[in-house]
Amino acid sequence: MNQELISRQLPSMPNSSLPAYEQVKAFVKAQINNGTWRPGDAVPSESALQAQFGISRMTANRAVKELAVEGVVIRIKGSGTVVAQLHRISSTLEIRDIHEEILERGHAHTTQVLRVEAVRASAAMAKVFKLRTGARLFHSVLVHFEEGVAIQVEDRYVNPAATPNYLEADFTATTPTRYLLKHAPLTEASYSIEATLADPEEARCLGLKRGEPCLVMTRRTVSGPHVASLARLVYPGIRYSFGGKFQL
Amino acid sequence: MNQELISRQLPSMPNSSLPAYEQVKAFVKAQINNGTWRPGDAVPSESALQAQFGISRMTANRAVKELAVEGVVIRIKGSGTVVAQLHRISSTLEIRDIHEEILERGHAHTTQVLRVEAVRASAAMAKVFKLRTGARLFHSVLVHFEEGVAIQVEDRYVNPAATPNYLEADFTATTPTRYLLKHAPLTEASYSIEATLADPEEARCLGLKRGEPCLVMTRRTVSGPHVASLARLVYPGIRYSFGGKFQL
DNA sequence: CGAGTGTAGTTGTCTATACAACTTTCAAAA
DNA sequence: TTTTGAAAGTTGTATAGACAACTACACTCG
Repeated sequence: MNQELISRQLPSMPNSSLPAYEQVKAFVKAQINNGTWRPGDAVPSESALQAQFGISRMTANRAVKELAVEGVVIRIKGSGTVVAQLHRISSTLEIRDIHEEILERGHAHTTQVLRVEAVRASAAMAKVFKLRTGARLFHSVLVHFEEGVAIQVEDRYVNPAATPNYLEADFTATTPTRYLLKHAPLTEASYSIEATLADPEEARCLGLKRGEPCLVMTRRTVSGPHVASLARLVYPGIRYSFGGKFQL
Repeated sequence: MNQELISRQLPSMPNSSLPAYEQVKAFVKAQINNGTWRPGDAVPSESALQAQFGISRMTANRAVKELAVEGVVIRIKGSGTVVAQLHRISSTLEIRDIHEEILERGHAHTTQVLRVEAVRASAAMAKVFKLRTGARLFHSVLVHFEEGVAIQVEDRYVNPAATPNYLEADFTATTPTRYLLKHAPLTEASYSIEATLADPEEARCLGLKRGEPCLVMTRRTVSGPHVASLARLVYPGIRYSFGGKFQL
């Protein structure tokens, strides 16, 4: 350790200006991409990469560790690293505030508030919120429009324990999603997506004929100790789709 | 540095046997979770965490960096780290081989092969595959059954350049997904999910009445230089849903 | 021949240090 | 008052070394 002052940050080839660990990642991905290394094949050990690229082990470690996080390789402690079987691709599905989503498309977002009220929990609702049957819940029903066209019916139940002043909110100025995120920061969320037929009222709100298919996302959010909200988001099937992408 | 041999790995409190960086991560998450730190608030700098926990800066760096990857915090170079606005939750939607998915539920998977053939690309297909109109494509249509109940119609076009022997495969023994992953390792994939009505043939295959809603996943895969496959996966809406979960 | 043991190889964690790159702030100069 | 510039603070990258934990394999001993 003595020439550290003259040759730091220039391992051997100052080739591409990319960080060294990115170059190693790119190398490994390229070998997988062009078929040289196939799923199940061994990836060089950290010390091998260290020698090959003239880098420190920690840098090789960073490169391979990040590839493991991305799901490109699998690391087995004490054994080695292998190229992952990409049988399971995991892509990301973003759950977002519909207001921002519409604005990002450069469109105007308007809201029609159909109902904002306090109700008594049915047995099913009580179970979801972990409350007793008949407990007080807030309930709101809104329709969201993109450039004047109905795009989502938002039917939502909210736990008063998480956001006591929910009924006072002005949902023409802010969305329930945004209000909840502000007043009951999120710690957990789960969702499911299914296809159903619009029920008569929802169909009317969305301007659909009876029998038209809809995408329904049911989303449950938890904030600290409370189940904060259960939302049923209904999209017209003919005007909406969820999408995602994965890239090696 | 001289007492390194006597007190390594025991920062100050050998409390929980968890790695030090995990303890720091847990601490930060707890502060966010219980509302002490709210979205937009500053997270202690690496050197502050270093002092607070009696660890090295690299360990603090690892903890905060991983939280940034997880989307819990946002780091701004030269400025600092803040608690993320969780407006955009990104959960993972797994795209998996249906065979494995069914087996994992402890059920039996059977397949009915309706069509395996070579066809000429329509203009639309040619565009997707980046080939000329009329180019040779492979086409397969299968129905997947879970415990004897139809659960998916798989209508798939495949690029012969990526898997020349696709037509010879025995799809009662392996799935197209599995075959493609083996012969044309994946480098990119994109999908979209929408709700539609089953078309008459698909409805018949799935044992649905006309007019019943379906979840349709359209998946496009790329392998190296080729667009390898375009699949239309139709699920009966009443028997299937996609789901996911996010946790801080 | 089988069972246990030891060793080399590999990944996981942690430290101490260094420099680069960027932001923010504040004070001095124009 | 405005601009410039320096300093302090923060994150990003990289290194060299150490020990821990685990695996795989070959070898020895009964």
